[in-house]
Amino acid sequence: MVALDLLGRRWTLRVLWELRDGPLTFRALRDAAGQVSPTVLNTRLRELQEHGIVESTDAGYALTSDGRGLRKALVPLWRWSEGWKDPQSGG
Amino acid sequence: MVALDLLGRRWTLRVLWELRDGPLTFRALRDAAGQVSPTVLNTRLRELQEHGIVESTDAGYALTSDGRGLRKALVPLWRWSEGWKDPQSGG
DNA sequence: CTCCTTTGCTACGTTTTCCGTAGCAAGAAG
DNA sequence: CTTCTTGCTACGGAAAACGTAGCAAAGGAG
Repeated sequence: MVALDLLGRRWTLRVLWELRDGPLTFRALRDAAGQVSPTVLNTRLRELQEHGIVESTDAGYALTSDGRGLRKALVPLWRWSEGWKDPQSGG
Repeated sequence: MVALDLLGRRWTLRVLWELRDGPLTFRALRDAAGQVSPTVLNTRLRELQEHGIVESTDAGYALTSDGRGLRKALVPLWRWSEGWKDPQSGG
């Protein structure tokens, strides 16, 4: 379950989420994620690159083919997240 | 994406993974996850309970019906993890 | 009752990770 | 040269996680 360890780091899931529709630049990614510091974003991006999930392209950071496989595996999770009613969110 | 924030905490994904086949006691969960300290495990378990994803039963900690929905959404991710060849794992 | 074992959970001090702001190098436009 | 954007790193403080030790409760044996 090494992948779980990798994905279970702050912002990793979020970065993948932001990259779901196509490449984003470092700055755009930071802006999209909202709260992440450049230090951590850079660390995550490096990890994800080392693990062959994202790559740096001309258009910014993008998912590799492995990354797109992961993306596909994450779609149900994202759908669940969107439809999920968090009992803690004041509802 | 509050769910992503919740799941993007150390050991959360792993705990869910260990609970996939049925309830586990605190001790069993700790043993299954391997490296998690009781402090963190307890914190995660509390968070997960507050968010209605796991519950404490007679047989130990178990997924709620919401939790089982999440479990279903995580299956593709777990399948991906198992089939994934990590370029960093010395291959 | 005591002794032994398992279980659930908390305390506390040490490391890791994360955050927030500031800063630098490089490229484009004028 | 200046101004603007982009990619990334540095550093100090805060939060999270770790590792080990410890305590209360429950069950079995005598």
